Amino acid sequence: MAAATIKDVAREAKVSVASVSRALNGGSGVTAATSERIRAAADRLQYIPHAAARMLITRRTHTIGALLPDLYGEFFSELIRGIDLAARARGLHLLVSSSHDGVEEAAVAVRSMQGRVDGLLILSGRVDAAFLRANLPRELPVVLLNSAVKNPMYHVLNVDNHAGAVAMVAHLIQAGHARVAFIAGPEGNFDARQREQGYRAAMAKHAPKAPLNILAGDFSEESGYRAGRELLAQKVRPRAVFAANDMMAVGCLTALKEAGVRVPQDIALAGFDDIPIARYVTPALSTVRVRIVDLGRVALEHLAGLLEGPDSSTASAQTLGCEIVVRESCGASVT
Amino acid sequence: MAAATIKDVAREAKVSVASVSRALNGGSGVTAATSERIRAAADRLQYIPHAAARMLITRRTHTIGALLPDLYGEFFSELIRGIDLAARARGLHLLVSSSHDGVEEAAVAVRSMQGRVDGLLILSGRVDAAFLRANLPRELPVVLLNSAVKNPMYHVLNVDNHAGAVAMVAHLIQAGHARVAFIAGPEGNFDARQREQGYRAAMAKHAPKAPLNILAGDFSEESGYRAGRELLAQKVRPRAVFAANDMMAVGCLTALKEAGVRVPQDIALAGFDDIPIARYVTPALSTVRVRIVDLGRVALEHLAGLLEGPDSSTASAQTLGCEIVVRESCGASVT
DNA sequence: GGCGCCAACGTAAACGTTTTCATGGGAAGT
DNA sequence: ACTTCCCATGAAAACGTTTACGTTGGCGCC
Repeated sequence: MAAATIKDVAREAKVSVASVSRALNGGSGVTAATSERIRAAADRLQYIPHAAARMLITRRTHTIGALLPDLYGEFFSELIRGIDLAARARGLHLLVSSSHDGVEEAAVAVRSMQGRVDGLLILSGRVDAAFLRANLPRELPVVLLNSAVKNPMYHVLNVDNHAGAVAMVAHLIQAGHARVAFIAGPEGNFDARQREQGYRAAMAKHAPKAPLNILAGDFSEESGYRAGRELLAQKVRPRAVFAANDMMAVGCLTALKEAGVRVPQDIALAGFDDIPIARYVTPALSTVRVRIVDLGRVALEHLAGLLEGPDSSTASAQTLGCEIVVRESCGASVT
Repeated sequence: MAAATIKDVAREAKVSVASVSRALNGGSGVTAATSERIRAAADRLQYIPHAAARMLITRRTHTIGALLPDLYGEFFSELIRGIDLAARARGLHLLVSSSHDGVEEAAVAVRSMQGRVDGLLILSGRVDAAFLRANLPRELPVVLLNSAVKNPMYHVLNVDNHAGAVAMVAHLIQAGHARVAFIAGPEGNFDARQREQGYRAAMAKHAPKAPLNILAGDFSEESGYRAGRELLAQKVRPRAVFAANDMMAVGCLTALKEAGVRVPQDIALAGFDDIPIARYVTPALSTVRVRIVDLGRVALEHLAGLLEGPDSSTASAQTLGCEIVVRESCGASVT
């Protein structure tokens, strides 16, 4: 016994298939009485409309695709959680394609999603306007996350890295550590660049006389460790270190500890991201938190808005705030 | 200019739609020359077959669904990564529905996936055979992960919690700590129960004279802390503690440290899962690692096997090994 | 009472594929 | 040279919906 089709329901309820469709979808154009009869019949047969048939005629899949790079634990799961919850609330399905690092990989992924999704959520450092033009039909709604794309044709949702970095650096300075050093992220990375600019801006504003002190890093723990060693070798050591992400802060912390430098008494330390580990290192790491669940949720809601009325007036760029979380490593909380 | 259809390609290549279909799919039943001409035409028009139309006639979606509970960071991302990579390797898409905790929620999720997927991957403590019978068509291939379902009708893939626990307890005992205590997981949890049984088995085998010492816990850090305090209050303290997961081990570690008990010199400690934090606490936590990426990969491959030949002889139950990773907290490695 | 209108309902086309079946033509076998 | 067979190809049905359009009947209005 194969799955029941709309014809079976029609026969069972003694109406035409058109009426069944109307009763189950719009509800208009059909008497309350017959509608009830149809519903009953559908229940009895455990009728579930064939998704593909509906997609074919409707040209709506009720599915959105998420294209994600190779992401680390917490961030990935929180992001998906946010997207998924918001999608479910809207009756949308979620087609995931993760762990893309190469551009070419991403290209085949989006192409293979063609026709299976109504819209796309893309988080990827490598994707730019040219890529989108080349690989996507112009009419497919897309929302870019954490993207450097400036073109107002494309909708982007960014974390306010700049403001977060400014807030943290300002906090460090106000805690009395004017000489703040910065451990930068990887060259091409958009987040990393914004955080660095935030550092520069905050220094210029709150400690204009203090020297800028920027060390190279690539977001890895090891690069943080190296930066820590470098920094210890400097003639005049900084009073505080702000790392562009938590992993580097952890690496740097290791270097400082090894050298017998006390954190935060000798050098204060702060990171960015608030990964779970931040809470567990000693001393607990001060950092900047971005509510990743919200990032996913807002992104999906933005996209859903585009689906309903592409011509609508939804702003093409949006920014998501972040908050600094003060723990022990920055030497401000008196515990 | 709407997307090109198979008819457009047919016209462009001056053949019938049937030939286009044959050339692009099987390749058989069509001359190499015409096939080439068709391919060229398809390329020129940037033809991408309409997925829904194909699903409708083929009754294959080339998509598998993943139903997941509210999972914590690392585990979730690794699992998805494994599933996703294996799926992509097979040309399958991945429809994700996560963060389900209630049974009812899960039920509507699987129902809404009806017809959109060729098979289902389910990880959930709450799902049992009755649920599956009630909510899924009998012919839909399903693979259960970490499930207590024993019914050979359903395919399940479990982590070998038992063996992992046995190995770790044996290791602790052989390191000279015969009196090993165990912090248990939540009551109904399948993994937790298996780990406890592993503890019991290993104790019975390697330290039959030592007393069993089992403390309550619920996988949370706080419950680990409470268990640690409890354990310190015991008249004769254990020489080692094996927690059913890492979070509890971390909580317990905090309790021990607070009491001035040295780890591992006074009491050795071990956990289960190898979450990232395990590496970063002091002393670094010995634990049992399960290769979660493999879990996802193997599960998907199993499911893919079912799709190809449901009648095939693939075993209905499978088990994935795990390995103990020795760090400082168990006092065995001489660093 | 006839006329027109509207609501409820049915009929059939359309969506874009795959696949079965029919048809043709050319090569091979006698 | 005629038959036989096979292989490439085309025509058309089928998949399960939605929806534009037609048809019916009842009701109000003149």
